[in-house]
Amino acid sequence: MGTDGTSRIDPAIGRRLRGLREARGLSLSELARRAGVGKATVSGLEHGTRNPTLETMYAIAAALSVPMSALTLDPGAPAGAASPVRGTAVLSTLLEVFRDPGATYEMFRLRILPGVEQASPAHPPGVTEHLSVVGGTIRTGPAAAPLTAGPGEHVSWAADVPHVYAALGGEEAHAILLIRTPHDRQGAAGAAGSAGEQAAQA
Amino acid sequence: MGTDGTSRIDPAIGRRLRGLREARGLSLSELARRAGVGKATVSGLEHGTRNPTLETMYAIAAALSVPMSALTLDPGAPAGAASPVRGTAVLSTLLEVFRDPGATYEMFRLRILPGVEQASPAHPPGVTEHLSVVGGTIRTGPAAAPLTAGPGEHVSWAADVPHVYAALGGEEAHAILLIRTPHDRQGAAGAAGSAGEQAAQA
DNA sequence: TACGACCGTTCCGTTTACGGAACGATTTCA
DNA sequence: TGAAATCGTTCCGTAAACGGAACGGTCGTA
Repeated sequence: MGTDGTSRIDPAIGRRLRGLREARGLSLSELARRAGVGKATVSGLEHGTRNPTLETMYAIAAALSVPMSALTLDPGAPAGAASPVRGTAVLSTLLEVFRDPGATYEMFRLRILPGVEQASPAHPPGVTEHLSVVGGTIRTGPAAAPLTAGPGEHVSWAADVPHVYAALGGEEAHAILLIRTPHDRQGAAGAAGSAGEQAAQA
Repeated sequence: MGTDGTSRIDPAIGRRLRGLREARGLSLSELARRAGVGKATVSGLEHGTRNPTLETMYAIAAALSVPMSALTLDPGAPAGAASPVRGTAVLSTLLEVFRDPGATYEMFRLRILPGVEQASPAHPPGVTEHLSVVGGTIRTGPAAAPLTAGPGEHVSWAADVPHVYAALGGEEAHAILLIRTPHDRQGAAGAAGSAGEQAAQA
């Protein structure tokens, strides 16, 4: 964008928009009218030749009665397509980071794919993990002594040893994970998963 | 801003962005640097005086390691349930309590029964709630301006005003709720962080 | 075959989001 | 105590997203 001059927005957004529009039997003109935006805007967007503002996206998403994330293709929407198997068993999304004088908390949403065991190396001493199962069955905890938990159950452990995550029963499992990192040392800030979404750490 | 000259982007986006940035201990300059955008852009965005492009939003969300929906927080869809009924709609289970020099964290599992609206009074200033939906559809947040979120979505708000929880769509909903109560370091209000007990009923 | 209604695309002037630079205010350190 | 670094805000020229208008193409209908 800034320097290269060849910025082009993800063409998948345009394809998805066109799909949603046609699924509703709307013409481009009609969608533009309902959304209160110009036809040129919708056309350019569907062709991926525009970099829309948030306001434009809101207007169009509202006219289509979909959440904006249906257009932006955030992670999270299975929506078929795209092979879900990516070589890592745990797809995590960072929800929040809380930084306090005493500790940093990171709150993740985990999607654990079945049939694979995801190992995680030891964190620094003092780090604890707190996992609450919300769907499926998860075997997790220290690699030496993992525990099995089902929906509604909660597992905590000291994460200064290698630990594992695995979904049992052939089903994908879901969980909320809270990682607490005390600040007794010079804390590395939110260095976790700087690559963006769907980092497979934890 | 098509016809009316008074379009202004939702200021909640700016507040949320600032919150996420500060939670990571990042300066505005540092975030701008990491995201590859101008400081003026981040500043204007946090103040709600700009209508960012999708590209800008992607860059900033990536720099914060959050999905874009963590910043955009779709304004909710129409309410599903008819007229809500009051009652003890929320069954909460306390999973963990973390006490730190800076704040106390309480992690709950919520089961929200359908068709009723559970109101919660204001917590002391500084308390924030962070709710991650794991099943069903939940309408929650400040009573004055609640949001609707579905599975995988995440909502945060300042809990120093009355707030509500309701399950939409006639289904029971599930969520993980994290309540953060900062410890009073200024001594302004004498009641140092002992808000734990009343928070226990969300 | 002419005609009006609508389609999606392209052109164009206006508006505005963009990054860089300059600014004053703090903080850090010699 | 001054110089340097960094903070967040503001100013400004440029690039581009915007809506409206004009365009050619396609479809019913007279």
